[in-house]
Amino acid sequence: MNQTKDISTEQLILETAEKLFLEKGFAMTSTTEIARVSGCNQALVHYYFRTKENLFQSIFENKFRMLISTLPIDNQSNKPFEEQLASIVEAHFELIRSNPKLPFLIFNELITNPQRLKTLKQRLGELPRPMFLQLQRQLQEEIDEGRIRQTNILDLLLTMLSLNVMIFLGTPIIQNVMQLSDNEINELYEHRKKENVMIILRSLRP
Amino acid sequence: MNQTKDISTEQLILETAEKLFLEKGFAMTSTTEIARVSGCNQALVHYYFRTKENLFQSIFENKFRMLISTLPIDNQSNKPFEEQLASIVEAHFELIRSNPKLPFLIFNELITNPQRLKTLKQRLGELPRPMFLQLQRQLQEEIDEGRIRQTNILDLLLTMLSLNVMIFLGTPIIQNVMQLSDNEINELYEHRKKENVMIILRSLRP
DNA sequence: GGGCTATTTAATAGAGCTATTAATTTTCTG
DNA sequence: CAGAAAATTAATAGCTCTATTAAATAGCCC
Repeated sequence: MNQTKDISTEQLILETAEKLFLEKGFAMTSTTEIARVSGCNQALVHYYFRTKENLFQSIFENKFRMLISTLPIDNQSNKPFEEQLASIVEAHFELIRSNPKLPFLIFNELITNPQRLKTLKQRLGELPRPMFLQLQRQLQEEIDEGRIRQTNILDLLLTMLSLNVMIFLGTPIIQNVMQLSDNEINELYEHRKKENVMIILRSLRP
Repeated sequence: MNQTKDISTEQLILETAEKLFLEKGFAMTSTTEIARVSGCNQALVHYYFRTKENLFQSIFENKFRMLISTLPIDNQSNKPFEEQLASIVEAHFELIRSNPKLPFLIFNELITNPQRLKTLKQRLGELPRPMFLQLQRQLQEEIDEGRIRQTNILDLLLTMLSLNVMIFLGTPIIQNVMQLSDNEINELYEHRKKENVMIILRSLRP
């Protein structure tokens, strides 16, 4: 058994599939195409993953775990809450920036194939709860001391997700309609990152 | 020629297709299924629209025109800018609320099938430019008089879109994960509508 | 090398899909 | 009512897709 080659073929299929799924979604990507782009026989895709659904799940879980493991957790510092929150928002922005097509895939597959919500729920259970709870605790502390307005963490997270995700969801459209170069898109990203932090901080003021 | 029945069959196919496309996307919906759900012969779908792509385009254009025609244009009043803006944001929120799955379809099909961007660009050209320009003019006026901070209309629209769209994109996930009843979801919508208005108004303060 | 396992391939079953065609039924019109 | 036009249907061609199977090949250990 050639360990090197084993891993590389399976990995190659995995990476090719990920790329194609992200580009065109689950339904529009065939195992035939995955094999063609990988440069391997079509039966190999099924040899390693048995079904297309399995292959997708593997990638989905992988990406989700990756997302979770890269979440910002360095909020044990004693910086003021505003600064910590700004760091979190920026880290979240960069996280999505490094996987700009992932939100699309997640929405696409969760909406079109609701049974995948079950898988998602399990994954969400793996979220680093301590970090979440600490953020919630800090938020309450700030509220109690009157430094921010009465609010709750779900609104805060929803606002952050909205602002940080939409710019990447909309990039294909924005770039095409406004004829922006990659450089200009990156400038737009930097601008929106600051903007999003500002919007969120302002939204919390008493 | 039975005018009534003509229209009703074609219309029936159109409506069924719209429902299915919105639910499951373009690729996951077959003309066979559209016919089955419509209760008509599969060849009829092609008789009226020749190709599945044509059918999709018809629906897409239809929806887009509908969206545009329902855009809030009543900004000739002399209410203060903040109130007018609040009305616009709320109207936009309600517009998406009445077509909650449309943003998903738009993103889905524009991202997976980039050639549709061309169609979109044409449709965007049909946007009521006067309304857009007036908003821009008013914004500049407010900036000049120091009532809001230096900003631009694209940021404003992007923020509004982000906040107003994401809650509906995320609804299937939120509802499932948090086990919310339809009533609770509606309460969440009302809450977020106010929240979004507030966030946007605060983001503009000097 | 021989046997063993893992990998890869070609071939194909079986299903579903889009689109077309030709025939049939329905509807309209003079 | 007769004939034309429109709507509807059944049948099917021609693809492509997923998944399986059986055979071929490669790598490894004794």
